[in-house]
Amino acid sequence: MDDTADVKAPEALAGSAPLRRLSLYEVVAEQLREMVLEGELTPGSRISEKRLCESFEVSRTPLREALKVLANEGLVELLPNRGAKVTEVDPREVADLFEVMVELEALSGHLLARRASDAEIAELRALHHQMLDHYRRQERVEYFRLNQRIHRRLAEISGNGVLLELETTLNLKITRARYAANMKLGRWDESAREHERILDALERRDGEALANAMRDHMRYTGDAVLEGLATR
Amino acid sequence: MDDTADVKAPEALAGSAPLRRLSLYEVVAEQLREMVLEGELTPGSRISEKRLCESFEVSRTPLREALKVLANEGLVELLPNRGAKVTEVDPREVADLFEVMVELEALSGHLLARRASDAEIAELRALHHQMLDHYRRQERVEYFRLNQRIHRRLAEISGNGVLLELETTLNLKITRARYAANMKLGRWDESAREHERILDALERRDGEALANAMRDHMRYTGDAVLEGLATR
DNA sequence: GCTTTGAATTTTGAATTCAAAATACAGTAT
DNA sequence: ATACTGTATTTTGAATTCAAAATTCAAAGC
Repeated sequence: MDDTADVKAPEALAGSAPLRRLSLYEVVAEQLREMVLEGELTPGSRISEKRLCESFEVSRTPLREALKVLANEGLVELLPNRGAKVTEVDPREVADLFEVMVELEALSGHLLARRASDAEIAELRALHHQMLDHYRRQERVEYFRLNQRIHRRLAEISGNGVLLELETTLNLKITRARYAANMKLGRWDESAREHERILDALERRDGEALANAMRDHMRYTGDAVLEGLATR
Repeated sequence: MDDTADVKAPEALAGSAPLRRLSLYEVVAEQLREMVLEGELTPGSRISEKRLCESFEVSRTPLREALKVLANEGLVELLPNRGAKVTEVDPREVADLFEVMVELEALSGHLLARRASDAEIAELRALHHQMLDHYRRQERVEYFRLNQRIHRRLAEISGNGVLLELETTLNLKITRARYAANMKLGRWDESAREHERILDALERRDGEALANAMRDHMRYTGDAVLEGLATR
């Protein structure tokens, strides 16, 4: 038996992305991001570089680079000469976040109605049905994951790279706010109905209706999250 | 005479921001940003860490940290194991950029009509007049600077921090596109008229009209930039 | 008892060093 | 002449080291 641990299988040549080996700081950033999102690192808490280095088993250099990335995403704050701290979840900022996201979703809707191909619409419909299956079986985690995937596909199919990137970044903070509000899964039924409305409008290619459906969906989500944050 | 070079004067205590001494990487990032924006570092060109370190007279550590920041802003790309390169100005991406900015401006407009105080509106009107003075005197640089300042104030007064931050970041790329299109100053007269329309709507607190005015202004700017990029 | 002062310690900022990967290049074979 | 291979050089990635700043904490002064 071969003991060289991870020989990379030669990639399938198809449409696979560049697929570069990740730098250490990227791995660390990804882990950190998850820890912050899920509240494993408590909002407001100071981050000790030393402790984190030990737990990740890397030196301070890649950790500090990772922190810079997270800082740009707004998940941590860097205080000169006093290290980093996990950004607090500020309801006021979360409200601002949704105020913006609502409009980005509306833009997505307009673009989607114009640009989505029939095949893409069918794909979304399929994902939607899959999600409904999870809903019926009460499989929360899978439901949530598919939900996220659908939203990501919607943003992708909008065909605007800048929009996709913005929604991705802002969605990080929203996810964090959901965790903080303890409702990472909530609103099953309303959410499912809203998705139905979105799919319908998309299939009719009614830009205005689609924009409104997506706008409302984001608005309701925002209201729920803010409600959750208020009653903590 | 005292030869300790830069003794810091004790700050005015007033509303001055935290006012921390900048880390080296922040200084470097700021310089790099400017160099990229103004095209001093040619789009597409590889960045030699060594050369830049020498010209900035810093070690590689802060330079690499700065590059990570710029990468997150989309001004440079980091290719693992092969350094950084200045991001190309891709007309397609610039178009996407404006498509998003147009909607963000519209949102700003709606918020402004609701939230701007009378004093703030007066302040904007004053800035506008100042700008017109520069216009009449054909003082391009000052005109441009005030133009930027007005837009920033508009975003600030919108009262949505997320929106302000997004507009600031996206504006970096727009500025770069303008330079690339060789029109960092262009469109004096139309622009001045559009600003007039914006101020009018704001003073009437007509949210819809204001949103449209700002939307159109951004749209025209985008068209001009894209036109400039096309005919290079 | 409370605040202040000033070392000792810890933590961060930045330079340096070492290792690994990529690039450039010369020589060889076809 | 061109393509290939192996080696030298350069460049990047990450750890380590050194210096500067902040924090801790105990003792002194009020």
